[in-house]
Amino acid sequence: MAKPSPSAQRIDQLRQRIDDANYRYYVLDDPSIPDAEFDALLRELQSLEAEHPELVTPDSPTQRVGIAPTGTFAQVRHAIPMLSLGNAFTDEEVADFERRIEEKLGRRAPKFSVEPKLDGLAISLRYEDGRFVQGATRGDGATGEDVTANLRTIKAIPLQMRGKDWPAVLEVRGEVYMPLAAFKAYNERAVKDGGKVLANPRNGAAGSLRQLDPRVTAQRPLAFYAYAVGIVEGAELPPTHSQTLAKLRDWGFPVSALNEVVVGAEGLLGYYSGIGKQRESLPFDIDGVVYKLDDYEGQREMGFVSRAPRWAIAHKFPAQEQSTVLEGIDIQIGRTGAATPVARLKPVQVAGVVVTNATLHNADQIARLDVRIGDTVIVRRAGDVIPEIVRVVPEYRDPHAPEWQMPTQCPVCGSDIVREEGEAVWRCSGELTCAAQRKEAIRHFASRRAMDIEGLGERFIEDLSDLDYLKSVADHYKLELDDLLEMKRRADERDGTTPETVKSGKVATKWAENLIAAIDHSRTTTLERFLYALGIEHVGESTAKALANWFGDIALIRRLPWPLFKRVPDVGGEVARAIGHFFDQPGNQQVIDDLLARGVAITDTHAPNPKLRDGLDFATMLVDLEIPKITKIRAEQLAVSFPNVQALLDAPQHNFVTAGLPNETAIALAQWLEDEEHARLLGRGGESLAMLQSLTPAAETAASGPLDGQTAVLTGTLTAMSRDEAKAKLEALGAKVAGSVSKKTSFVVAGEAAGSKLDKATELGVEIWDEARLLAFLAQHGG
DNA sequence: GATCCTCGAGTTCA
DNA sequence: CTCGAGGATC
Repeated sequence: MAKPSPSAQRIDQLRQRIDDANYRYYVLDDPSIPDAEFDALLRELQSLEAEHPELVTPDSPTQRVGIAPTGTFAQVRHAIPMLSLGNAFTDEEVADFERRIEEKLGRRAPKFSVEPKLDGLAISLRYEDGRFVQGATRGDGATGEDVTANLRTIKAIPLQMRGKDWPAVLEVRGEVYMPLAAFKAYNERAVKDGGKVLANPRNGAAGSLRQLDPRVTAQRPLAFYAYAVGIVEGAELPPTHSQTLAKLRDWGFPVSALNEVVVGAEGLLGYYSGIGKQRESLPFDIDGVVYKLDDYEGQREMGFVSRAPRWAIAHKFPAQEQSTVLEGIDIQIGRTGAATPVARLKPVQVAGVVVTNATLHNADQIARLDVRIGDTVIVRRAGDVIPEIVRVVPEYRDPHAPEWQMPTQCPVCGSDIVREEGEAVWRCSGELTCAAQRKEAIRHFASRRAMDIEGLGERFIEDLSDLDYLKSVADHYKLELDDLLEMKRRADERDGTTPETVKSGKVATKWAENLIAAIDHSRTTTLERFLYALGIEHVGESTAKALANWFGDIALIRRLPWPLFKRVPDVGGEVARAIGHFFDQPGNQQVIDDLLARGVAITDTHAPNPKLRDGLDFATMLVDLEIPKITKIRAEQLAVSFPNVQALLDAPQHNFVTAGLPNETAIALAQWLEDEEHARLLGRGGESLAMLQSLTPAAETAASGPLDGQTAVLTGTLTAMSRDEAKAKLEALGAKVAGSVSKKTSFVVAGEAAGSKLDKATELGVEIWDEARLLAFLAQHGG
């Protein structure tokens, strides 16, 4: 045998140095040389091997990427099946797991080897004489696919084991995953190059391994952690799992640095919460942690149930994002007729609950996401509460799936679904002829913050409305016990259900008595609730409250011409017109008459706030009327010559010019006045104006509280009182309680589990009160 | 006309 | 909680 040539020596040396560098980088996580130097070594090796093809060996670092793409993947039987693990989601389930082991083994506080559960792909690697010979996916656990060529491209997987004391045959198992940074970088590049974007790191890893061409896999930034062994021949392993992992590490396999050995159930739960806290900052996705009884003797004794070991369990985090299938899109019709598309999903666990529906907000949102029925979608619970669709997974799209279209007819009443120019929402045009809108109106009327009819839930509303007992919201107050019982009988008959009266033998009337009592109780109410309950467009709680405070009397409000609503702060043209429009409809006036006639009593009627007079004169009213071309200046000019409604109506057009108006303005005004509607509106405006101006200015209620002029925001859960109570108490002290934090916010009261609003407050440097401080403040000021 | 703030409306599940 | 849009303000 000839002495090795200088080239052969250099080749050996290069391979050694490259392998060492890889080991330091992937296993010890302690890079020894800069990337550039590493690349230089690899290039030198490549060129030497090109000069001496006879010296190329299969385990050379240059041979990670094979050449020939294979047609399909061969099947590989796992001699020892790759098991699945049982799952635990709660502390109790973990405690049960630990207790079963204690009981069966008759030992207290056993030791566990614990590790993060990576969200990747389980694989098996076979080494013969220290050389990587075959790799396979887990498949169904018994049989997987031979993906050796692809696995060879993953630099964290050694082609040659290190050291010397390895078994003749060793099967190493672990997880192939895609680090988050690599995933992000890959996708950014893919977007730029117009390439295929990966849905998430897990899919990225799985998809990459199933590439037929290893050159493609080599471009994907995959990594690997070992966590178990399969077949071992020709050597003994240490007696515990943790020692085996240490051994694997010596042999050149990456093992997670987060692995630990803990004792007893307490140790397990402590590890779980510790990893949970780090989860966000880890460089890879994990979906939980895995607990394994550390000693092999104990493992053997525990054995298996069906296909899962009884000595190991996966403790899963509640998943925050999940993929599922969009089975359909339903249309829901709201109180205002808004047609909201709702996603019907294949049920899936997200953050601890099973989600089956998710709002899609509106048609624009669907177009933006480009979701189609049958798509695989990623679902998340926004703010950990409300499920939403984050995006679709384009890979799983049926290429023939049509784009989704908003239906043109209401699914409930068949009326056209239309969209106002420039608006995002589509609405059913059926108004109160639409059963869905009627029901929603009733539901709103009866709701807690409106008339607060306790016990009038979805079910009753449905039946009462369908069977025509409630044609308008005023009909609540003519319902009698017999009506309810009759309604129930007809509903049972219709549904074919056996009435409880038959089963029990006596007439069940308690529920009906309760409901009648609740309706009766709701008769006594406040103006603010009453206005809110009417369901006027754009009038929510706070506008209803403002209207009640400023005008004080439903008798006044219901006949006020719309421009006067603009006197109320935060009410502009749009809202004022909506209020006026509501009261202009005879049907609505009839409902109010009925309500009052049937005993609804508003207890806090009072005189209008004299401040309404401030700055209110005939000229400002003319401006508020929004007459074309009538600006503040023109209105003031007009008011000089025509100080009241009658004078204006009697005046011939040319008099407007004499009054100082430009010709065109005068024509516009005259044309406006010709419309009878306008003239009537002006007339009513004059009356109301006179009425308001005759108000006796009340002594300035020098209101005060210690929180005058301050704006508070409540967030999180308070323990001593409800949010509503806290709001009422703060308002009683003069504060305004708003819903969102801005730089105008004076202070934020943060209860338990405060979320984004607290973050925002911190960001803006807004003062933050905890509950104790709130309570102390309230106590001090007699709250 | 742009910008900031607030309100209204719609929503899920146990 | 989030989105869209109305109102106020400069």
